[in-house]
Amino acid sequence: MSETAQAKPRKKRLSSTERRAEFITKAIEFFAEEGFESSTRDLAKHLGVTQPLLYRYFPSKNDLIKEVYQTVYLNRWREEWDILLCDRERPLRERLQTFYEAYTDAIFTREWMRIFLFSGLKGVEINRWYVGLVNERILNRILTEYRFENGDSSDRQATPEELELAWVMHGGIFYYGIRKHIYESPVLADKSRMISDALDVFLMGIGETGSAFKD
Amino acid sequence: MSETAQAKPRKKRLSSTERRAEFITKAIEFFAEEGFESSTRDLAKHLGVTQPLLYRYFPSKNDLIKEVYQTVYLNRWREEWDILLCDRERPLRERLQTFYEAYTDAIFTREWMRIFLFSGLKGVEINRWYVGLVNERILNRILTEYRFENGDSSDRQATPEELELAWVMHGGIFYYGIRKHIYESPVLADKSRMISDALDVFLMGIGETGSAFKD
DNA sequence: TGGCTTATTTATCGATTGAAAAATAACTCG
DNA sequence: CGAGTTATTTTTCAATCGATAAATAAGCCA
Repeated sequence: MSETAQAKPRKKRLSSTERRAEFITKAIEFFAEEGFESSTRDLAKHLGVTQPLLYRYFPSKNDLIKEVYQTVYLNRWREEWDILLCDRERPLRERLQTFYEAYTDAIFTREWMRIFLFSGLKGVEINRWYVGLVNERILNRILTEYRFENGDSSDRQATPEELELAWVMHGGIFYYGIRKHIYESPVLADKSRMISDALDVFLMGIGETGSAFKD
Repeated sequence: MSETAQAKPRKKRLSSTERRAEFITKAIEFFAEEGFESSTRDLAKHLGVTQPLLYRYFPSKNDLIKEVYQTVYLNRWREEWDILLCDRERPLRERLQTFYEAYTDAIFTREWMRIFLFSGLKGVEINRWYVGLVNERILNRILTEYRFENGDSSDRQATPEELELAWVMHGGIFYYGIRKHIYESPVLADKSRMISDALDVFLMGIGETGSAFKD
């Protein structure tokens, strides 16, 4: 107080590439919390720089948002999962457990969940891209593998009813992430246990009831 | 074109109460599409009136939004559902089918779904209110009724694991609404069939596997 | 050290925001 | 018809928005 305190914090100059990367990383945090409609000034405050500096690195707010999307969504999918899900050396039940634990580790983060729903409500094409990914790379594979493991060697496509039922299982697991990161509601701490029970019920359920596959 | 067309549309004067009700109804449509960050001018345009007129009926934009919340969320829950779920004259499976068809009829609308997620992301208290409602009035009841119907007459509470499994079932059904109205992705047209299969799998699954209730 | 580059800030613009005040016009009732 | 009430519009304001231009200062290399 009595000292002539230098109020101004020292200004570090970062290299162009460092700064850019830092902006995107922190913009993800910021937009995940405040939504994409928040101002570039508040974003700059969160970054500890002035607002016009953003425009040295991104031509417009929308371009920055696009980079945020890309960084958040890109490369979340591990190519090993493609192999894992189709690896008939291992029992399907075990494959699914391993997959869903890894998959939910990847997407059950506050940033991913919130940005996914923010962008979904804004009508970005991410909706259909995600649905397509889940359909092709997860659910249809699960149904194919299930038929194979249970002796149905026909190459038939999954029926819409079967696919829907797989969606209910997948959605139930996904909804755990929504409850935790969007609703911020307490959930069962043991995520692996939740997945295990969900898979048990799904596999037992479609095995024991004819309903799911009736006409 | 050649006629001296009266560009100005006639201005009807509505009574105070009529106008207010109309504003809220159309504000629900508008905010459900555009989000709550959209301007009051655009809202007024959608209403066919001038922007300052809004401020005769609502002291601020936030007050209007609150009324939108109330109108959308209030009285969606039918008291008859409380009775239905606990009606031990009917088999549980049948009760659940009837309930979920009616419940999803009530909330699987574009307005409800989108406003629910918009407000949820904004950190309104609706999150916890909804989770509490589902916990108390739906899931815990289902688990109690299930135990009763299967001869477990103890008055014990549901374990966290059991509750979580019920959440997965409920979330799976709820996710159908998200896919349809948020992702705008094609879903199985037969909603009753989706519910039926989801319930079959859930009830068969927890009946046939010990996993859900192990430990 | 001195000159050059460039990251960063200061200052500012026009458009849009929520909101208030004043002016107008439609309706009611005598 | 005519005065009073009130729903609605016109006008306007201060704050904030995304974005640009000019000024400044930190770092680099001779």
